[in-house]
Amino acid sequence: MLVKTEGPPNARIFLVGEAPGADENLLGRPFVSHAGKVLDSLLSYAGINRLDCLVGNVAREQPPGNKIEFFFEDSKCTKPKTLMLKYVNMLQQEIIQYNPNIVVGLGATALWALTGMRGIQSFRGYVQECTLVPGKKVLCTYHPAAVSRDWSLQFPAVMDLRKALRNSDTPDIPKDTRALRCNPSKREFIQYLQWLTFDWKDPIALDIETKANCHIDILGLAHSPNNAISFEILSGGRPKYEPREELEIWYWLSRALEVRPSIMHNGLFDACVLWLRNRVLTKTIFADTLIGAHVCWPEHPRSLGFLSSICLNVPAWKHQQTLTPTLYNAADAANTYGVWEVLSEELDRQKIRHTFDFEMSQVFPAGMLQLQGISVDKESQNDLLNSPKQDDLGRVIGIRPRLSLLTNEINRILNKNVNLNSPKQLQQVLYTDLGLPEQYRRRASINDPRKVTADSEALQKLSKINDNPALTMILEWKKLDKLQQFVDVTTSPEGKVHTSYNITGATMQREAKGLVVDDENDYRSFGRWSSSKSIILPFGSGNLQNVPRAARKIYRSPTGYSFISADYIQAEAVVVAYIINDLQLIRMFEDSFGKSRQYRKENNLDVHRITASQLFGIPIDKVTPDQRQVGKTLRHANNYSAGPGVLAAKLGIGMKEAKYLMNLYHQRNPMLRIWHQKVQNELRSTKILYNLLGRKHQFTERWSDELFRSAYSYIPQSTVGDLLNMSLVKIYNNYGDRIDIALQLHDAVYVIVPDHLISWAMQVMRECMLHPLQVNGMDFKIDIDFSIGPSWGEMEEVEYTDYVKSNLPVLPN
DNA sequence: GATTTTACGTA
DNA sequence: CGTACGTAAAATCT
Repeated sequence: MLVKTEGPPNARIFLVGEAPGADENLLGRPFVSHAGKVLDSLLSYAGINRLDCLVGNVAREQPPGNKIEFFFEDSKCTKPKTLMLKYVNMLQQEIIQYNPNIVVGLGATALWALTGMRGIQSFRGYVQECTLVPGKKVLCTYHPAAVSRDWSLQFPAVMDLRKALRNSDTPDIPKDTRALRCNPSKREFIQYLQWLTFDWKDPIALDIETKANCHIDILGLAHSPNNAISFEILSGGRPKYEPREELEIWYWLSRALEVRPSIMHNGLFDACVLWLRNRVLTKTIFADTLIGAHVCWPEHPRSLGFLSSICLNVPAWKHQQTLTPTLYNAADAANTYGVWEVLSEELDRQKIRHTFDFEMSQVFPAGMLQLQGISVDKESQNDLLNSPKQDDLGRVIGIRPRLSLLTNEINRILNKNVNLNSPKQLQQVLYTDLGLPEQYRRRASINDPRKVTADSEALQKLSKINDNPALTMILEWKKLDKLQQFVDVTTSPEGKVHTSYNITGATMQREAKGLVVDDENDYRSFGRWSSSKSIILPFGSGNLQNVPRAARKIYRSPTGYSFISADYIQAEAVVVAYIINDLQLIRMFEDSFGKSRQYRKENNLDVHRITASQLFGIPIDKVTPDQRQVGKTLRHANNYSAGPGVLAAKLGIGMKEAKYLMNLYHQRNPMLRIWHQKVQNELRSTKILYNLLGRKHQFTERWSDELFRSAYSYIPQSTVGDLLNMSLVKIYNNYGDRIDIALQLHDAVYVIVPDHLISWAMQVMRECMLHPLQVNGMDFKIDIDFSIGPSWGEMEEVEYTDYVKSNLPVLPN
């Protein structure tokens, strides 16, 4: 059945979808199916009444199998068939006839029909001119069916519709009033920098483009959202100016950045490059739009293109990058300025500027950590990799010789050469050649399909039911092969490795086609830093927060210096105890605060022993090590609402026993379930939670157990993350000249200090780290433990009180 | 050649 | 039915 456009003929907004589905076909009306319901909900969030709009589709009848490709010659939908051309023509006539103020295209097909463009992700959210009916205003966004499939698209779709509503008052296409000046002469550019330095009083936006090895290619500056200038430093990868001339540019840029606060998008990168390559110090990063977006909308994409599409009324420009790089760069700078103005208001509206200021304070320490790097000891590295020495059991120690020995042995037993890194080949060996029972991966949800796996958990299980020696050898090989990746790392000419600490969490940048692009996928980011490969100094294994213990020995402090680590003790457990008001645990944490490990042990001040004693109803000093282990695993599993299957696997017991233990645990600790219920209630209205330091997170997942589990972990995890970062900033700001911060590991900070400063450093670090937290009307602090060692891998626990005798920090000469 | 899947390291 | 993160290699898609 042909589906006609419907709605008031004098409507200001014309909503255009793709093609009718089954329900539409049946009723002869557009958007009446599930996608129609989603559309209604998106419109209502945007403040639009569907009855005020014209609603229709590009294609007027349902394609077989709902496949839009039906209307095209090719699978990429670039060459329309005659039928499709007829429909596009009909749409054109309708737009002319009804003459709405704005046409809103829903989905890729509508975008193509209205503007001739491809790629809804790149061009959604921008007000542009319709090519189908020249002079007509168009804005495209995601199709409701796409939103329904991927809920994370809801936010941009609603923001786009709001923009469409704002633009529906008049048919005028907003004029782009920006003055984007490209390629000024060197003289003009320097005059501009001087003008910024002496005559301009407001912040300036800055953006750099870089070529190979992060050398600055183009420099963009803006002094308002409407005024930007872009200047080329390199041409075809070669300097355009004599060193003396270039120096003049850097000098005046430094002068400008010394007095003008700067606005940047991911300024940590720009500031690091400016300092490393050109010794230009960005003295005041006044505002960072990446950080602003992370604080305002942590769950959403935050590339500059996306933010501009949400916040501004400018045309899409990201596609200009290759052809007109300076224009692109100037637009980057101007739009950064514009986005910041919107974000700044949003920070106040949401009352979360304190979180923004806190994240901004982390920029310099994080940048310093990236540029400084950490030294690799070649001798330890070589030893670990190649040592021919043997251990007590006569096995070679070196990773490489051990690996090749194992490979030979495994191939001999299996009687074929197997690539053990290939899950496919390994499955073939295990389940076909050896005929072992298939093992399945644990599912995220009971509804997910079962999948065969050959991971280490599967191998472990198989090795218990089958005595083929190859199984344990494969396990050892896999472990060692992984370890090798962390030990066999390339270092910089200075013998260092570097990592990029990302304040805004989940990876923002990834290399593709030699360009740095923003990743528009998963955005969770609970406020903890992530660590990834530094694009500026790409040496080492990248992420330094997941280096295995066994590989840490290669990171050694210079002679006369030591590593000190300070880690929060049982940090998440402490937070949970106070939140759920577990009085017994709270008392235990208070009794053990500031006490030595020995004291804690002698007085049974141990979470897991307490759990076991509650569980088995026995006195705390009668708890056996096995019972303590049960207590530990159970607490862990329950804190994050794991299922009995996991517990059964971890403790090596049956499902029935596991269920019994879990029930018993909850009977003895009813507060946990009550708190979980409370979290669910808080989620119900807005899906917003706050951690103990006032960091806000709005969850986007649909109402499900997965959402709950994610939410239960949010408060303790992000509180501890923020706490550690707060401490790290304090250590950097107050003592950064003497204490070299080396690593950030979520709940621990590692520093390198001269040996004679060890006791002083421990004292001031402790002072920086014991920050009070509040919950349920209680004040509390999370205690810290220290370790010291000559390398990251050889740290020994030490007692604070053994090192620090006085109460006042005294700096030795 | 680009993208997705599988696996695995840390807190 | 722990969550959070990043990277490498294989498998798969186009």
